[in-house]
Amino acid sequence: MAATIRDVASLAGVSVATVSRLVNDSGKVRGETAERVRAAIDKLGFRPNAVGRNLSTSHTRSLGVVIPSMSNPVFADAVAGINEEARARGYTLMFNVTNYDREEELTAVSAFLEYRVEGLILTVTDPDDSPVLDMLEREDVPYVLVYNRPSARSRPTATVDNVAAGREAAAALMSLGHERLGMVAGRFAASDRAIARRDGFLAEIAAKGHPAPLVLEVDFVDLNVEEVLGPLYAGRATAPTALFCSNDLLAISVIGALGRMGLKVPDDVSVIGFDGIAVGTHLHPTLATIVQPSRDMGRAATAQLIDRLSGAVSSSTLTLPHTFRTGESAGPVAKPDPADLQKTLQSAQRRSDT
Amino acid sequence: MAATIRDVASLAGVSVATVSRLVNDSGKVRGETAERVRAAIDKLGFRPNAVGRNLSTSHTRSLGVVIPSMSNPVFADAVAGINEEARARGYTLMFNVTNYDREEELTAVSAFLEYRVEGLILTVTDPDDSPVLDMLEREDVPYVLVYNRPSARSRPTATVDNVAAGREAAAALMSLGHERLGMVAGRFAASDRAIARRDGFLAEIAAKGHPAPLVLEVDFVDLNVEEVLGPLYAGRATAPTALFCSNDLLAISVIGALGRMGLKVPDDVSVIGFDGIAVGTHLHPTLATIVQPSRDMGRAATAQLIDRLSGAVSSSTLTLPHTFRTGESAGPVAKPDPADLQKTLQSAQRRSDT
DNA sequence: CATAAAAATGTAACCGGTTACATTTGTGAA
DNA sequence: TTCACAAATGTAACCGGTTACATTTTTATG
Repeated sequence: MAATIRDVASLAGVSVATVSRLVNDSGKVRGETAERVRAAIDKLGFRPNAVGRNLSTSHTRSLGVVIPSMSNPVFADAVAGINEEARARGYTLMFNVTNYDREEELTAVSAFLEYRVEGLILTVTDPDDSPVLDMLEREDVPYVLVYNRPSARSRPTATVDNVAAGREAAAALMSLGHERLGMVAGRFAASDRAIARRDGFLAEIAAKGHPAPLVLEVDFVDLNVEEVLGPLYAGRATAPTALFCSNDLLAISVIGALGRMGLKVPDDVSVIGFDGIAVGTHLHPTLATIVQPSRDMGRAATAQLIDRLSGAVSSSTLTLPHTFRTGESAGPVAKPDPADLQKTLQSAQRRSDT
Repeated sequence: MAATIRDVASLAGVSVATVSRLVNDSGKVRGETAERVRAAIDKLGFRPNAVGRNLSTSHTRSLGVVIPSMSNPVFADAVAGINEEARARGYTLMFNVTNYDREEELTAVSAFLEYRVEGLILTVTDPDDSPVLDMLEREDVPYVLVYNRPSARSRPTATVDNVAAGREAAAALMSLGHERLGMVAGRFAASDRAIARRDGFLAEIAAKGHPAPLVLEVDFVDLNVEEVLGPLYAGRATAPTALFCSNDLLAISVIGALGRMGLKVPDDVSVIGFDGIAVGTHLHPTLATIVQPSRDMGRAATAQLIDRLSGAVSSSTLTLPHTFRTGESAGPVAKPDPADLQKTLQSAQRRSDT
């Protein structure tokens, strides 16, 4: 069907070796010959078959990318970075999203290994107990994690320091005068990040001697934020004046839910998120958040992986810098007139009755 | 290095053909022999090399996915759908994002063709004038577009009817009593979708005999929404009471910008978006929008492509149903007291001076 | 001009599977 | 037991490149 290197060779009246040398411009082809070969290539529309090449050279210049979800923009951003770096280095990406399902992780990676990807970039469900990572280590396939940071053993990864970032979130809120804090997180079981962020958040609050915050877990799929927040803010003057959310998407939902409950952000409650997704800066109020450099994390992970493939021994744990981005959603604490708050809530109550 | 089929064969004391037959369970292996071979496979950790298989069978069971951006969740959603369908059918995906750059489209697709993907799923910059699609047709490589719908020639695609959807957006706003409408779009040059939506929007308004709406183009990268909207709403009582945005991300920015200008959505201005991205339902106000079934579009495109690969002749243009999702961002028009509006704006003005 | 060295080119094996066809083994009937 | 036929298994060519090594051509030098 498609022209092969042998077709080109015979049309140009040269050997396959010559064609191959020209195509891979490993020099060593005389100008006149090169011309003839190029003409043949054009005429036949020859496109070298990477499958043949890969088999012959036993390397594929391809990487596997495995991420748990596409619905959170952080993963999309990381993939954008991975894509950039891979393109710049001449690597092609194979891709799979696993829906936080270990079984899917396993089948996806198995398929990639059959295709002989040279390495993998992945975010897994639980990096401390991951069949798929065990498999990669057993078979000695290079990989780099993104977002994950195993707490037990050391595994190559590009992340931010989630614990420190959690502390900063707490510090930022406390420096605005908040003392009754809360944290809203997705299911901890699904996210080592959320756990680390919580740990930092709690540690910083404890260090300042403030009361331990409420930690709420919400179901990320159903996103039942109002159900969880409703009871909490129903008339209780002891409810948190500031909430730290384990990611931006959740923070956005929380702000929305608070608004629908008749509470104003940041006047009644301050909210800060985590991730730094782009949409946060366009909202009203703009979202205060801990920004992690997702794109750079993708790039860095990919760069590290490719370096390792070419024999470099790079330090395996990259910690990229996070930053705190101020936003309108986090403001100074107001000593609220309790009656006032009560009133707001009642009117909100009425509204939701209809 | 890694065990090959010949290693397995010699360890099990059989021929490579037998191993191959077992691995591809094409029957015809006696129970006892099968046992021996399986033992050898386990012992050696044999993982069949897809590169060898692909070369031999000259098909790869892989598809290429090419999308312009990862920053818009619609593409992420479509990719999720593509991923699901491909996985279900046993296909592996190669992946590239092109940043709306034709050059990158071309290099990405060329690479995929060298890897001998069996077909491609793509969203291109301009489907009516696309070197990359021309190339695919010239080389007779099956593909399906997502989101794009060429207006000139017919090309296989899975989309919604953007013109009809644009009409519906106009109808929805007019049925709320709005007469002075506006549209905010990204650069039309980069999006055949935006053009179609605008055309429908204008057509419906003209049909109702209302004045032609203002159409504003904003730069999607810089997202200079406030610069564009500021002058428009600066004291002019003739400014639109309702805005249709060519996509949800833009609508969110517009709502944010209006809020920062001191205008209330939907009390002062109604806003409706396009896409139906998930975050829209969590905002406050929730985003009214035309929902397109992105995930299903991805699935449908992939299903169609794979069907075509196995010889089916499916109709090439799929139009999936869109729906209008009501939201708090679009409300009935208020006959505003002009003085009142004026006042709001002045205070907003003051605020932005500081 | 002869010749050695360098440069260009060609030959053929190899990468790891699949599979048509050939051969061996197993089964059942006479 | 023997034979015909079916089932299982083996042999080897092939897919499309790359590349070590062999051979031929060109270039430089005395």
